[in-house]
Amino acid sequence: MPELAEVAYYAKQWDAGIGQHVTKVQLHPEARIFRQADNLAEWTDLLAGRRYEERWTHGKQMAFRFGKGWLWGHLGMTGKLWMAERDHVPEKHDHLVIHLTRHALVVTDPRMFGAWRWLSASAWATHEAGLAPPILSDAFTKGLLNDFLKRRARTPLKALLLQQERFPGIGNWMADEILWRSGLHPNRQAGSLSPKESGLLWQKCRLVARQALRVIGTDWSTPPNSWLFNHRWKDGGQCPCGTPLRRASVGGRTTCWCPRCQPATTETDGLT
DNA sequence: TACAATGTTTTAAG
DNA sequence: CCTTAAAACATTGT
Repeated sequence: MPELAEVAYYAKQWDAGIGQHVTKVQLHPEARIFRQADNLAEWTDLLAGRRYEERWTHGKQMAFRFGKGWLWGHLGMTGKLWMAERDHVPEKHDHLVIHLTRHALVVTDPRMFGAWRWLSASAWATHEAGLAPPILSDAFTKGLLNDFLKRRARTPLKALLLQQERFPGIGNWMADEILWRSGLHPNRQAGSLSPKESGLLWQKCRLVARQALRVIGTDWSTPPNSWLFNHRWKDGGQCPCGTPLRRASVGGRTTCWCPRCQPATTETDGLT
């Protein structure tokens, strides 16, 4: 479920715990979300008595600083963060509960595609150094996008936008939204874009990221009807232009587009 | 019952 | 080495 804006939203849910100290940690050592955690047995000791200091997000990644170390996480498909009362008793899918002085920080994830790790200060520094430029940063330039389009010339645009190494935080609905606003067919090959089209794509990446963070990332408001977002899941959904939306698997994911606003070309391979 | 779900990784194949 | 498709992961909801 969570993409850029949803991740930002969930990370903020723990803000009320900032400044409080850890009193107890509960987790299921066998839960799949800890499969990348090589130091799980030490978590209780590592966290004990530490103060929750600050939150951090980058694309779909999130991290929370306790003292000098960081709890790093990814929500996968069904992960959620929420704040419970201090004595919260974990329910079936509450795989990690960090009890604080007055509240409890809870990670819930039924499908367990998410991942959680503990990073020491030095591991954190290494991790941060390897991150891709955020879409809304000055470092996310048109040149960077153009290079990527060229290097992945035969990849469908839909699959391209889902690659986190260049588009951190873009997920299924944001990719569809960006392509729809760019007037680009999701099955267009990355290398086929004119300079004008790639400039438009760059601009819409930024626009959708900015608007999503503002609308969903703050309080999970419903986006305006002018977004594709509100129409794309409905069977028989219509583009605001009045054309019935199409749905098909592109780049391995369910993709929604408007055949009129996002016209097929020779390299969209029969997908109209 | 069968299939799909806003994600990532691994495997296999071209 | 690069690209791509498919499978796998685990659970819930339609």
